[in-house]
Amino acid sequence: MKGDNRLSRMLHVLVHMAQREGPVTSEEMAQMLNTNPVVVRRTMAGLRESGFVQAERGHGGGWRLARGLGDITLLDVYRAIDEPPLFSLRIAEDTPGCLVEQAVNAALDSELSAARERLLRRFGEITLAALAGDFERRWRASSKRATKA
Amino acid sequence: MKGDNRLSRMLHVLVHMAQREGPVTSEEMAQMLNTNPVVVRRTMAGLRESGFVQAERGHGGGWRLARGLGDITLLDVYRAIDEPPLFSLRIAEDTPGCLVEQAVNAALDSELSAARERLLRRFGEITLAALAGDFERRWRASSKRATKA
DNA sequence: ATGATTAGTAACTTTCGAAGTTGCGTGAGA
DNA sequence: TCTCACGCAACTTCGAAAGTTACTAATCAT
Repeated sequence: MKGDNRLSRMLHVLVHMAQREGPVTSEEMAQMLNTNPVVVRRTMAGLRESGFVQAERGHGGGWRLARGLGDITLLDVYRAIDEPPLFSLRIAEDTPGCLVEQAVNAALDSELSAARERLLRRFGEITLAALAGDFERRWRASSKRATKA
Repeated sequence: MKGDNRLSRMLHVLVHMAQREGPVTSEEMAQMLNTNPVVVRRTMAGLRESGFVQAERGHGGGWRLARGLGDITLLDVYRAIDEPPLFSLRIAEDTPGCLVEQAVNAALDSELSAARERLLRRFGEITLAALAGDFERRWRASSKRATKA
């Protein structure tokens, strides 16, 4: 499976938005994500509809956070981008009447559902403020190294 | 992401194999999985190389279990099919030098790794015998209904 | 032997969703 | 009114699993 970058990318730009004074344009975000502004707007649309960011058009426009980083969790972002599938593993329904298949699928479904639930609970406990805090630790560490040299 | 049926399908055919006397051909498995014998052989190849099944060619040939269902766990099967990615979520590496990206990715990676570890540990605790047991419960339940009627 | 059967495998096509791209419309400020 | 920036539809590209075709290599029945 090829994978889905959207959650990772949205978290990235949201933390960047908090580091800046004014609004951030899709063009700037596209550079951060090494992609195209349309891709950014498409994915950000969900965050806008969920009220985590606001967009303004025209001169001086762009995107702003509508809530503090401490008020947004990874779970919020995951939901805002429409809860894409978490797992690559898919449960086959090749022979729906087969009781063996049903038994196998029940077991897999039970484990995957439990794993999903645990993971999303953790996502709900992690705010973007925590990510920003980690970023600042990394930043201080790297500027210390730079100052020494 | 489109998903990956291989684990689910392999579990399905392995439990079927234990329900039968002689070997099972790829053609028969393909019918169980509603697919093509080549797809079956391709995926079963990993199980053969890992020693969970044996294949014989020619008349009366086909596939046999090389170990009891109680000796094979979901984790064994997952490993035998080459440990495909568990998650659809991918961690973006769009701007490798960016400390914000690094902080986001570290958090995601940590959660996904923990979730993977927990899930695989559970897989290691579930034998195919347990799946077969559940199948038999379902079978008895359905034949009881059939007898009543 | 020889013919039928079944696995092994390479090479190619199909499928499906995320990502990327193009083009045009809309609103807002200089 | 010109430019900037988002909104959005429609199309193309990309990647991996699944599916298909075609052939080879064993093995057994006759």
